[in-house]
This record gives sequence, structure tokens and C-alpha cells, in this order.
Amino acid sequence: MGRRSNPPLTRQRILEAAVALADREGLEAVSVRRLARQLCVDPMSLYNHVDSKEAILDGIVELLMREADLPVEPMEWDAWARFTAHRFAELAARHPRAFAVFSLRPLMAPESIRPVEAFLAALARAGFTTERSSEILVAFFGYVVGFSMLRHARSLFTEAEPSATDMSRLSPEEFPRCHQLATLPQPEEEVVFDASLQALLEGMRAILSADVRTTRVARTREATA
Amino acid sequence: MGRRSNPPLTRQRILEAAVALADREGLEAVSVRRLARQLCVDPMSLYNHVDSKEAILDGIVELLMREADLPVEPMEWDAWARFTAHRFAELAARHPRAFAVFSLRPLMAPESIRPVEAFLAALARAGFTTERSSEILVAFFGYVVGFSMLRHARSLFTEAEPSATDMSRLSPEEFPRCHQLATLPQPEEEVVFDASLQALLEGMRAILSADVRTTRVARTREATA
DNA sequence: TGGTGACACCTACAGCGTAGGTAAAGCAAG
DNA sequence: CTTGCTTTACCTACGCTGTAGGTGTCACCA
Repeated sequence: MGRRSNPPLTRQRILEAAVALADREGLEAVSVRRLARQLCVDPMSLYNHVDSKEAILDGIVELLMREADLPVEPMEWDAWARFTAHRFAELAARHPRAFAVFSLRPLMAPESIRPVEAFLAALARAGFTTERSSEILVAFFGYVVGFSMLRHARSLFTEAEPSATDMSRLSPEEFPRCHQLATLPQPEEEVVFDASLQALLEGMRAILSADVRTTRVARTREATA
Repeated sequence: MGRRSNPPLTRQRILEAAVALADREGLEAVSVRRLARQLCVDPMSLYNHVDSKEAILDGIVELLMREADLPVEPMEWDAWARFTAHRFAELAARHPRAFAVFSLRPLMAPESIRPVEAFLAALARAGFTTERSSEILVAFFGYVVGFSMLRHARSLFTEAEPSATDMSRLSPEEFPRCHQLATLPQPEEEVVFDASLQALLEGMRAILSADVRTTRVARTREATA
């Protein structure tokens, strides 16, 4: 083994350093060489533990998902959704910058995919078709990740690191309301997030009951034919 | 002026090439040097028309927003939201890969911000407080952009360019439902997108009426005190 | 003891964004 | 027509990036 000084390099140590660096300086600061410098190690040494830089980003996703600790045991689909939504919101608050990996890389680790499989199973048990389940998955994660990213990683008006140019660009004369929003503190209570989520699930329940109705009609038609 | 051969280089031509390249090979393929090669021009020549690579990405956002052509004239807040949601969904379908810039860069161009200002004005007219409007903006754009990205740019199971590894990773034994989803074609009708959006707006209307009620109570308390 | 595998290191290469400098083309005034 | 200024295309060069390929050294096992 090469001349060693520090605790031995491991995948885990690399990924933890990556998450820390991402939260400190943003995801674009996460480079193989920066990480190596942080870990007091040669850049190429990382490749003994990870396949590529993309694999490092996938590892960040994996770590965040592990921290989110989503439920995998059977439960009601809407309970799973509410639970998961809050876990993601908390995760985004803890990792405002690293959280953006979810828009960059897919879920790769089996432990990350397992809870999704559980959600799909719950949807099927409730009576959703496969096609509907697919769309509901997209709608649910789209809302949760989209909301959390916009609130914490921010990308509608302001950069990830809100700068002075953000304000100067939003001149109070031309864009009074946008300008005002940029100065607003974050709400302490998640009333809109919760209410919108609640409404979203309500809409999905409506789809379900409509689906069940038409399925039943189709079945009876089959039976009488 | 330098030795010219082609039509003159302009910001517009650069940005159009950037959008085309992004849609063809993904946003990560958009580099100053690649663009210059496409335009048969020296890399540094681009800097006579744009400030930086970030400015190019901002320009992509600008072009897409111009193409979306969101309403800026006064209208009901929920009508604006429905209209905008569909424009964004269509935009994402036309530019599946370039669409991801919305998660990378904020709105910079005044013409991009103007419709948002109009939406905020509509929310205020309807009776939403500034704080509520801010959260509703996040919820709305979070849902619309999140959904569209997940559907078209895809990043939950599969890469932007769905590859064979996506399927092999989702083994049919361990993840039967996720595996099945990866093979599913896109639905021809947007029933879940529409229904969820409808539900979302319904939830916001509920918040509004609750707000109006409490505001009225507070006002009468003030009056009687 | 000799072999084998793991792992840290090193060199090198192609590509990136862009600072700084040069030169040619277009245009305005004299 | 000449003079000079502005614009803009080009070129060189620097420090950064990801990573292919090769080398040396350690731990362990036969």
C-alpha cells in the first residue's frame, strides 16, 4: 500500500467530504481534485474507491437518500407520500446546496430505489393502474423536489449564493413585487407546502375513485357481454 | 473587424446554437469551445457578444422564456397559472434537454421576470398576502418545473439519455414495479398533470379564503377595540 | 520466501473558461 | 482620400478539469 498518513481512504469518507464540500461551496465546486486536496490525498487515489466523478455525484444522492431514511415497509400510499414529503423538506433544509443533485443524477443505489418500489406497491394496492402510478410518481416527486429546490437552492430570481446583483437587477420601480420577495425571510411554518401537498393528494384520490368506477363499469360490461 | 466568412456573429445566433446543441447533446455539452466550433468561429470571439458561459446559460433561459410567451397583462391568478403551466409543459416537450437550465440558472432577463411580476400582482389583487404569494410562487413553479423536468429531462431512475444500464440496474426480481415503469411509454393525455394542477390551485384557493376570513376577524377586532 | 492483490502515487493528455494582446474591417469626420 | 476611432475576430497562454496508463510499496497468504 502507498505511504499512508491519514485514516485510510474509503468510499464513505470520500462521499462525506463531497456532501460537506457541496453544502459549503456548491455542487459545482465538487471536483475530484478539490476532494483529493480536502482529504490530503492524490487525485487519482479516489479512483481506487469510485469509478468516476459521476459516481461521486451518485454517491451524494445515495448518502442523502440514506439520511432521508424513507419508509420501505408496506403502508398507505398517501401516508407514505406525506411522510416522504416532510423528510425531503427537512433534508433540503439541512443540505440546501447539495440537495440540487436530485436534479442532476438519477437514483442509482438499490437502497435508494427500494422506498420508491414500496410507494409503487402501495399505489397498486390502492387500485391505481401502472400508467397512473407512473404519472403520480412524477407529479409527487416533481412537486416535492421542485418546491424544496426552489426554496432552498433557489433558482427563480436568485443564484444559489444570493448576491448583490440579484437585487440590483430587480429594480424596485420595474419589478416592485419581485424586488420585495427577494428580501422576504423564509416562513417559519410550512403552511403552503403542507396545504398544497394535501391538495395534490386529494386530487390523486379523485383520480383513483374515477378510475375504480370506470374499471368497475368495464368489468360489468365484460360480465354481461 | 476580423476576417469574416459567415453571417456575422450575434448574441442571438450564439444563443440559438446553444439551445440547439443543448437539445441535441445535453446541457453539459454546451461549452464555449463547442459552440465556437459549431459557428465556425474562434472560441474567444463569442466573448464579444456574451460576458461569460453563465451568461450563455442565462441566455438559454431567456430564449426559452421568450418562446413560452407567458402572459403579462392583468388576469385572474388561477387562469394565469393554468395557462402558464401548459405553456411550460409544451416547452419542456419541445426542448427536453435544454429545459433543465431552469434548475441551473435564475431568471435574468427583464422580459422573463415581467410575467412573474404580473402573476404576483394578480395574487395580490385576489387578496393573498406577500408572504403567501411568495410561497405560492414557489409551490407553483416547483410543481410545474419539477414535473416537466422529471418527465422529459428525467432524473429519477434514468439519465437524461436513457441507457442500457438503467434497465439492468432495475432488476425485474428486486424492483419489478420500477423496472416496469422504465419501459412505459409517455401518456398521450396529461390527466394527472392537469388534475394535480387543478387540485393545487384548489388548495391555494382554500388558503386564500381562510386568510381573508382571519383578516376580516382581525379587522373587526381592531374596530371594536 | 516468494507471490499476489490492493492501493497510493505520478505523469500525461485532451478539454475547459477566459485574461490579455493584436490586427483587420467598418465607419465618421476632416 | 486620408485619418483616426470603434468594433470584433483572432491568437496565445494560464490554471483548472476528468481520467487513462504505469510504477512502487505495503499487507497478506501459500
